Amino acid sequence: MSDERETRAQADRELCGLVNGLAKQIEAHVRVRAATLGLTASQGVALRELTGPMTLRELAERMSCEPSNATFVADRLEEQGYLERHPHPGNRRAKQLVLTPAGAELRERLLELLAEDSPLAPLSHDEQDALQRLLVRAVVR
Amino acid sequence: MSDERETRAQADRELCGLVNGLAKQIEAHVRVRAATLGLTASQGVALRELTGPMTLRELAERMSCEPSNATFVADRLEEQGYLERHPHPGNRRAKQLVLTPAGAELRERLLELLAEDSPLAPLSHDEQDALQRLLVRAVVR
DNA sequence: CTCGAATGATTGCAATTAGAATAGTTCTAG
DNA sequence: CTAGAACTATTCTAATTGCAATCATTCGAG
Repeated sequence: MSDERETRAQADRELCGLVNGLAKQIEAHVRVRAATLGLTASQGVALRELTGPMTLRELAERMSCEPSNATFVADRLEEQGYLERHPHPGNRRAKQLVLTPAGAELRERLLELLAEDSPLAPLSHDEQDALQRLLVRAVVR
Repeated sequence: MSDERETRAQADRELCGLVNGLAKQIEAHVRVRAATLGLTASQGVALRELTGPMTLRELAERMSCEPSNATFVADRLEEQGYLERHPHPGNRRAKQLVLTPAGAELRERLLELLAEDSPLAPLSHDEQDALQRLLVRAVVR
């Protein structure tokens, strides 16, 4: 009985390690692809997540990082001419991050690179769907 | 057809975000629990992974970080008296990291804390097993 | 209204992390 | 043997990241 609980706790820890390992693997994958475009890993993630105009806080949430970090990354992308901060319609506190034409084009190229040899490729489509469902259930509270 | 591929690529990106999000969530969970014991998040992860005597490289791999970082974390744990570097029997290059009695006791307390409200708790045991299998298949190359 | 709490972004700072270079050790081809 | 490649740990440095504080704006109770 107590063995059962102990085994369960051990499995939980292993699972944590696996999730962390896969996350690092994905980050490394992004890092090398982004580097070929002159971007850092974080910039790559930001570009990947910028599916459309969004607020800085929204970007931070999608990147799972602090807003201050998103500010830093947005600064860099802005310096490089890939991103602009527009005033947000309807909320003067917020700013709307929007890709420039150059940024949009760069994003397309990055997405093509990221699609090659994805760390998730070893999984079949069905398995990826199953993983997606499990993660959604785990992440959403 | 091309739509199908596009949808697939999009799902892949979403999946990357989910994995990253869950990893950050787990790290945050470790961070708060470790903090109550006077440890940083990395120290917590290190302690969690130190299931027994192991080499520094092995610890780095289990933590999914660079060896230089593992050195840094081991230094801290050693300063605090939780860890010792022993000469590795049979390989003079390597060092065997081994927990002191205080370290072993601290590890037990940490594991108890980590078992409470695990970010993976929303998943049933069966779901956790399924997740484990999927992650193993994805991580192992 | 209006005042205090909450929100969005930014800044400064401290801590963590990765990456390259280095030193010592082990392995292996010849 | 032995010279060179590979491996283990460490150090140093630069870059990334999180956290607390701040400013401007918005929301909400009374």
